[in-house]
Amino acid sequence: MTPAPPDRTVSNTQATRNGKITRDVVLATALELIDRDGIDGLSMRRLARELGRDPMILYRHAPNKAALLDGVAETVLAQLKVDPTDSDWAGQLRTVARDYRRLALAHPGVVTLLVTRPLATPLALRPRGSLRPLEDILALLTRAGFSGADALHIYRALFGFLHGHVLNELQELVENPDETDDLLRLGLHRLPIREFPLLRSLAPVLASYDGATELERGLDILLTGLTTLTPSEEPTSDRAVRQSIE
Amino acid sequence: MTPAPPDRTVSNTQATRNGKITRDVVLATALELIDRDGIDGLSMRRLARELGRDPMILYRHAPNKAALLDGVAETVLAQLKVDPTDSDWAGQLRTVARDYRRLALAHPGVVTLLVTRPLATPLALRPRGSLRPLEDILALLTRAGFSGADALHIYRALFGFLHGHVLNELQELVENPDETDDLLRLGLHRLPIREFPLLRSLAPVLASYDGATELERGLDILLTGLTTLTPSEEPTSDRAVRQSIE
DNA sequence: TCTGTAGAACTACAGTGTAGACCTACACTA
DNA sequence: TAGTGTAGGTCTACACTGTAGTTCTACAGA
Repeated sequence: MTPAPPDRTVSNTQATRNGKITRDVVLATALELIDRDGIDGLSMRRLARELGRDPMILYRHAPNKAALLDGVAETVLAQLKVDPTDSDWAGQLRTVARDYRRLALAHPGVVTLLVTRPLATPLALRPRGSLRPLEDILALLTRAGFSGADALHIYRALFGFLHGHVLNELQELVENPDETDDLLRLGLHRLPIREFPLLRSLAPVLASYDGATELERGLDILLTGLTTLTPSEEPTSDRAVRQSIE
Repeated sequence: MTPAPPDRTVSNTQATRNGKITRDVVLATALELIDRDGIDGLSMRRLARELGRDPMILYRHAPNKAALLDGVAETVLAQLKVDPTDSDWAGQLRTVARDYRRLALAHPGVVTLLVTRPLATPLALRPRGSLRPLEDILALLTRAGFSGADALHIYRALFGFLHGHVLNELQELVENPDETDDLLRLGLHRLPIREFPLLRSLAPVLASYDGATELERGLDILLTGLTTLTPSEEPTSDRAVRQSIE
């Protein structure tokens, strides 16, 4: 917006970055931009303007825009730390889930990327940082005594659930926060009563959505379900497995 | 591609539509285009070319491109029929889930829209057809004896799971189907062994992914979890639950 | 001094969504 | 019968997009 000052000294304004433009800087700035204006707010030209550089430098750090978006998703997902040595695998999965939710809420604009980009990229071609959590969770579950197949299955179940959950939670946006009446606040009064009686009647329930406990309830179902329906867990070999790997 | 023949008689070629351009025709053609070329293959100009008309007619049936995409998502989602009178609520949810999966696989390009568009549109402003399944499922569960809050909770859990599942399943694309070796076929050999030993070792498991049974297993977990953790269910419908889970 | 190279910038092109004016044919009213 | 509104369709134009191709610049090593 503001024209870049023709100052040759070091300045830390956003418009004019002084140092070299590295891949990390590009991705971090892209993330900032997405957080501020949403994914549609990110164009190569806008990102370049934010960096105070010509748009074409970006192609020195990513072959195209899609790859750049993958990079952004990767930097976010790479913040998801998994401890494969945790002996309480279910507890560890819980913390991972909470972390994932936290990340999603911190970067709502990136969630679209997180759930969408993998559809366009086969697993093996995905950025390494995006595969790290997968490998680590496999390690965690293998040490806990699960077979590889079961570990993979649990991973899929967990992240399927997580994707579903954050998508659910992020669409619980209140349209008109000032209004006191739940029906009006959610704009549900626009729906014809005869066609949507139940939905309209649930205005107060919709208004009191609580993502955190919703997540926990879902995890309760998932984890108990997994332990009862996945028989191959061997509690006794827990220690032996850990020793043999370490 | 082929120039439109200056024929004034009725012709049913795709390039030159004869009749009036209705909203339904627009959305149906958009869906065809997405199915053929993916979402990125759909632009207002391409869609108009497909219809043999000027791009600007489209704005007579949708205020902008986003609304048009919402319309496409709506036409797909509206195919999801729910029978609220079914006394076996869990069984009905199962069929809905299977139908949803079938739709997603039939229109993979639309899945992005299905999971993504709601993030940009508050519930009350969504196209009516998209809200129909929600209302009907609420009706189904209310008749089964659930409170409104629990019904909503179950709906959320189900569709959260479904979104997660189809996203999972659609990314299980085989990169190089000709190759006989699973490792090569999935391209996993590109991953460094030291960093991703477990993931690489799971090539055969990854290759034998079966979405249908994965869905059923997930539904097993979800439905049993819901019935045991949601206390307000009436004991009479207990039998139905047990049956549907078998 | 010459040359190679890495970083950055400029130009250009085909394509995008869409505002605004216009044109045409028909329905209906005066 | 003339007049008017209106729905369907078109044309032009604008600001913007991603990116291929080329060129400029500064510095490292020979």
